[in-house]
Amino acid sequence: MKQDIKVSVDAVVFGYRQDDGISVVLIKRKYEPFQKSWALPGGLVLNDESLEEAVRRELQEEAGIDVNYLEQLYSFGQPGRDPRNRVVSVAYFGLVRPDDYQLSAQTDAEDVGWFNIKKMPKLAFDHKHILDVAIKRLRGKIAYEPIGFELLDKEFPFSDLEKLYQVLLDNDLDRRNFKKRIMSLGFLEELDETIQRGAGRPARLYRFNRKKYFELKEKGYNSDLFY
Amino acid sequence: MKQDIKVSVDAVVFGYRQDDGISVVLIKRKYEPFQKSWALPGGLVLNDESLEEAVRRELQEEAGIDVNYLEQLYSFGQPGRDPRNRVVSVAYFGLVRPDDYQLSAQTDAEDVGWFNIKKMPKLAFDHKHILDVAIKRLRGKIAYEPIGFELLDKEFPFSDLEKLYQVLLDNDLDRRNFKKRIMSLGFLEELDETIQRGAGRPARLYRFNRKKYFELKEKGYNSDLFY
DNA sequence: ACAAAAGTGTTGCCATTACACCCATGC
DNA sequence: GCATGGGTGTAATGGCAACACTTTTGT
Repeated sequence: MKQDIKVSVDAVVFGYRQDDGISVVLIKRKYEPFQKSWALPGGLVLNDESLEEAVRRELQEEAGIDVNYLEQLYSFGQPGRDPRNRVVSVAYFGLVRPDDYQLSAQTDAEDVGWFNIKKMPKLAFDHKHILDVAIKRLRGKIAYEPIGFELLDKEFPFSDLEKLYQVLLDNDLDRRNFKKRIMSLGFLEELDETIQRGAGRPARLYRFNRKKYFELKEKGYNSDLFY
Repeated sequence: MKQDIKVSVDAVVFGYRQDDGISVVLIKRKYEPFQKSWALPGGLVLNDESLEEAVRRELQEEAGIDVNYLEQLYSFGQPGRDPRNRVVSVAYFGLVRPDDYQLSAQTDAEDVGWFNIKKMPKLAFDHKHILDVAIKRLRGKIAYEPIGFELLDKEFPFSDLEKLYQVLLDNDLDRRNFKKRIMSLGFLEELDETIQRGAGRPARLYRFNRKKYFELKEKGYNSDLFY
C-alpha cells in the first residue's frame, strides 16, 4: 500500500521576563481535533517550503511572531499521535524576547498566549512530551552555548543574566564567580550606560557581542563550558 | 493543493575495528535514482510502524544487521534533496560491533559494505551531509556519554578503549591519566581474565557495567564529563 | 538613615596534568 | 635477549569554589 503520512512542524518558543520566568507560546485550537485545547503552534509543511520556512510561516500566521533563534529539536512520528492521520512532526525550538512582539491569534488559532512553564494547561496531541524535550534541551544548551542572550534585551544589566541562569538551572550561583566566568569568555561588552530599575544602585549595561563570539569560537578559544 | 511529501528514514551505522578505525555501513543502490551509487541504508516509512521500527527494518532488509545502540540524529527536509519527490528523511545514528554481523545485501541493495570514514566514496542524495552531521555527533557524544563501549567487544583490554578514543578525538591522551579518569567513573569492571594479542604482555580484560552506570547516573553522581 | 540592589578580591583546595620506568610474554 | 605492548605513582599547577563588605541610589 502506498505511503500515507503527513509531515508537520511544531514550535516550542521560549520567552523570559523578570517577573514571570520562562514562558512558552501556545495557541488555542479553533478546529477539531482538540478543538479549544491549547497546543504548540505548528501545522502541515507545504510542498515547496523547507522545514524551517514552514515553522517561521506558522509562527507568523498563528501567533504573529518572528523568533530570533531557531533550531531543530527532534522529530516525533509515533503512529497514533494524531487521531486523524499518521503525522510525523518535526519539532523546532525557538527563543524570542517577549516584549518585542504583541502576540496575535490568526487563521487556525482562536487565541494565543504566553504560559509559564511551571503552570501549563493540558496540551493537545503529544505536545506535553514535545515541550518536556524542549525544556530539557534549553537547560542543557544554555550551559554550554550563549543562547541566553536571545532571551534578554539587547542591552541588559548583569543581574538579568544572573537571574535567567538562576531560573533555568535553579541552583544558587555565586554572583562574583558567575561574573568572573562569563566575563572571562570574552564576548560580553561592558557599556558606559547604566539603568535604574526600582530601588537600589543603578546597574551598568552589558551587550552580547555576537561577532566576537564567533571569532573566538572560530579560533577554538572558549568554545564551550558556560556553566 | 494537497500535501505530497514522503517520509523516509536513513541510518548512519558506525563500527570500529582496531585495524581499520571508524567505519560506516553503506549500500550500493540497485535502482534509479543514483543507481549503483553508494548510499546510507534507509527507505520509506510504512504506514503503521514507528520511525525507529522503520530504521531497524531497513537495516535488517538492506544490510542484515541489528544495531545495539540507536538514536535519532536529525531530520532533513530540504525540497529537492530527492530528485523524484519531496522526501523528508529522519536520520538515525547507530553503533554496532562489526564482527557481530556478516553484512548481507538484500532487496534494494546490490551490495553492502563497511567504509572507513576517512575513505568514503561519493554518496547519493545529501547523504554526505548527513554523514558529516553524524560524525560530529559521534565525536561530541563520546566525550560525555559512555557510548564507546557499544563499539567494543563485551570484554576488552583497556588499550582498546584507549585506541578508540585516540582515533575519535585524535589528540594524544596520556595512558595513565586516561585510565584514572575512566576508572574513577565507577562503572568499568576489571575482570580476572587476560587476553593475549600479538606480541607483548597479556592484557587484563574489562567490561562495561551498564547497570551500575544507570544507577550512578540516577543518583546524579558522575552523569557527564567523560573526556 | 535605612532599604534595596550593584559592585568587587583573595584564599584554599582539589582536580587535572605532566612525566618515565618496570613487567610479562613471544620469538 | 630483545622487541612488543601492558601496567603503574607522584609532584606541581591552575582553575574553581567559598566567602562578606562597600557603594550608590530612592524614599
